[in-house]
Amino acid sequence: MAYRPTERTEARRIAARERVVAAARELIAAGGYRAASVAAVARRAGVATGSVYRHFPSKADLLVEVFRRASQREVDAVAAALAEGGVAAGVETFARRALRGRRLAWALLAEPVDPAVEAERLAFRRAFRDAFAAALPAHVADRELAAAALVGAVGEALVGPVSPTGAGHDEDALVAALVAFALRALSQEEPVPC
Amino acid sequence: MAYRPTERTEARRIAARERVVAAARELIAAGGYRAASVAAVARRAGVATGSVYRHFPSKADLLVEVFRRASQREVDAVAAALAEGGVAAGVETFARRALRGRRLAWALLAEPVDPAVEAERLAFRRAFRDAFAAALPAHVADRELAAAALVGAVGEALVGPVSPTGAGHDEDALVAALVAFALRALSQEEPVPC
DNA sequence: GTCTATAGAACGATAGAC
DNA sequence: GTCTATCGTTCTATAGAC
Repeated sequence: MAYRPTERTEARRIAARERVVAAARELIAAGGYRAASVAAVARRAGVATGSVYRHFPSKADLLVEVFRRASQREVDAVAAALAEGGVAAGVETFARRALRGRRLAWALLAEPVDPAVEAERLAFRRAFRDAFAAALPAHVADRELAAAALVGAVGEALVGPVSPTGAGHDEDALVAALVAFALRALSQEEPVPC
Repeated sequence: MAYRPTERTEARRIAARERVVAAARELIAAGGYRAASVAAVARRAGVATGSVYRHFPSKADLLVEVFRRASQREVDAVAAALAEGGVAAGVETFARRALRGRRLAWALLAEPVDPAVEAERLAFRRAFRDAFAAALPAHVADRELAAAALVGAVGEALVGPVSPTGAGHDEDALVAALVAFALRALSQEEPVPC
């Protein structure tokens, strides 16, 4: 009789795959992409090195999946904050989550990585932009542009503080400055030349 | 007697190297990193494919040099505009140069590329940040943070318009919106919640 | 009995230590 | 510059599910 996967073996396969993804996420959150070698991921997941390739065609594919899931978590959290408390809450949530998990934030925002993952990073920023665009005050004219500028501003301002070489920052002061920057940028005031 | 390079051969070597760099820049400016295969670069530079590796240890090293030079040009132009006309002029120069050379701007700002070049992109953004920080109005408190936010805002807002899949935009309207965004963000107004 | 999934060593390439 | 360690990936034998 030919071999056919059953519910039981399928569940095992999925569980092993999940362990691999979780192990990679944890390693990246602790030490960035450098720490997530295939051997290290396999060891932490409790599978053999070669077995990683039964679940993912390449390491890049694994990283893409890990990146996609982690970034989706961030987008969801920010979108929820935006719906609850508007732009200020969205910016604050974005920044506080990044500062609380600096190493992961660095991996998501700026750490150099395989181009396949970089492409995912573009999608990640687009998702943030769309979330902010939906929450902008009504008077804003080009909402997509303003939302992109906002995401770029917050993201880039955080790159320094979350970078491994970055000095320690006062979290509250940083968040306050970022929120103020965003609210001023979105205000209806006539801009004054400087 | 052992071979020793003369002035003449050294000049030839440098000239050939420059042609390779120029060819790579032109190909990237026309079709992004995809268009800059080593074979295509060599053909355009008028050298043999293998000769590229006489000047650069790897393709990544060549790309890093091209990226560094191209990004330095942009930083210099923006820094000059900042010194001449302040933040508004700096933002306008940044945006207009990007929109005039969209494909190159895309390559510099966002196109997924080898991690070695990504590292250069981080330096590129830091250089922009420092240039803006030096030109901020005196009342701005955390100048480094504000400058980073500004660079992120302008850069990210341009990613859509300069992307190969991006629709056509009204350049003047885009520039005006970006300058206004920046000036409001840097104003002394008390931010109003939204 | 037939076939898959897994483990773990082996391989060529490369990056970092010295 | 040389060398070693480690990387991503592939291969082969085996255990186990059907």
